[in-house]
Amino acid sequence: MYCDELDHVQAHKVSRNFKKNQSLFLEGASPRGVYCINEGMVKLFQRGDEGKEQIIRIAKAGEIVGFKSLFNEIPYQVTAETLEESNICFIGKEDFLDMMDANPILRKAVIKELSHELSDREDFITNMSQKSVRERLAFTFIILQKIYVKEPINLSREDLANFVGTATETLIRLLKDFKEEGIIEVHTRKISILNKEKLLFIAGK
Amino acid sequence: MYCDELDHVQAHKVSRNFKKNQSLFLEGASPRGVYCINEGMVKLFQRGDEGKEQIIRIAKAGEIVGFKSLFNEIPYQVTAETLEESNICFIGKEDFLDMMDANPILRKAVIKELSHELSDREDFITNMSQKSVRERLAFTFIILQKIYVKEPINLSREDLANFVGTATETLIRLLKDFKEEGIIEVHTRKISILNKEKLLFIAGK
DNA sequence: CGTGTAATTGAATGCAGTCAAACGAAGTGG
DNA sequence: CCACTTCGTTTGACTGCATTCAATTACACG
Repeated sequence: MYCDELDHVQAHKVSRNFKKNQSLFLEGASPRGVYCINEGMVKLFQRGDEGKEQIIRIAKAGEIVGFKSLFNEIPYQVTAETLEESNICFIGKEDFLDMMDANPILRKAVIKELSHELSDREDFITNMSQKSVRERLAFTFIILQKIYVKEPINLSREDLANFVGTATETLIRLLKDFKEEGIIEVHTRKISILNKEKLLFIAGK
Repeated sequence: MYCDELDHVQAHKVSRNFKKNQSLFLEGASPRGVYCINEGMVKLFQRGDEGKEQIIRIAKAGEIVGFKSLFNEIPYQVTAETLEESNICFIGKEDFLDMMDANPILRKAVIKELSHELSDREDFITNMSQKSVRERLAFTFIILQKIYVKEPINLSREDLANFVGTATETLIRLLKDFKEEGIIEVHTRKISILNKEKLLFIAGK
């Protein structure tokens, strides 16, 4: 689902600039509305028992964040935090729900989005439980390429590790392997994918 | 979401008996409708690369299965299979979608259910990536107790392992530990929980 | 230019997976 | 009714992947 499906409700929008590493909402807080990313990138993550982040999703410009919790009456289970400077607009809960009631197109988009995300998560679970870190990293690069499209992936080693679901040290060792195998190219934080086919092969299925 | 929210559409229902280990639908097939469990229990799982099952959810009497895929235009990504003799009714895709258009209550129930499942999956992911098998088994028992309520859990060792996301042998070793610690009681396939507090403690968070 | 944070490398440990074999239960057919 | 088969369960031994801890190096930012 994309922001532009909400374009006809400009009136309700409140746009705001966020610095890097600022949070939109915190795990445990009560949902007040949805966030639409005009510019920038946002990571959504959960914290495990010892505080380690598990990144669930990375949302980019055009995407909407935080609407799942509108339909639960429960607090956010994830934290949303910008990965870079961003411009994000906010739509209040009541406004959004009213819009959904009035607008069948939006409604269908929401349902479809929820379904897609649900499928993504289920794949994620199976990957997590059955694949090696190496395989998961390959899979993660495939996902990240869809997000970063043509520009190089730009994440800290820690964020990358927290997306793959591994330790930072393990991730770094694997980056080296991939680099030596000619699959990726690394310039400090920026990672470019050189051989997508090989990644798909490693990721399996 | 529960079947009885669909009770007013008895006309559309087609009820049918299923034997144990029969499938309602297969991964890769095209969704034709939703399944409402009157009696019995159903496991939903995905197969990994080497064919190993990852159980995503276990649905019991009263619950609805298979509606997520109605809103994707993509094939099922999971297989649904009965865990015991079951009576299940089927509601065709068109009927169900029409009902949703006409009935705001049903619509809200669907959205809420999707949201809840999404939250469940996200917790699942974080558990998978950050917890030990022992912790996950404890967590799995908490979930299973909510499904089996007062009767003992009744699953094959393999299904249990595939729900926890581990090897059957590892699961068996942990069952022995839990038994020796007085947390559970085991009679062949039937497992009863003796100490829920301890399970919660082990599961963490 | 110094200081803190991120990234990297090394070494050691251990959790959990795999393989192999033995055992048990449930059913099948002679 | 018993031998036989089959499948699920259990136990043992081994291996290795990945984590953790510790130490060092690189880098970004004030």
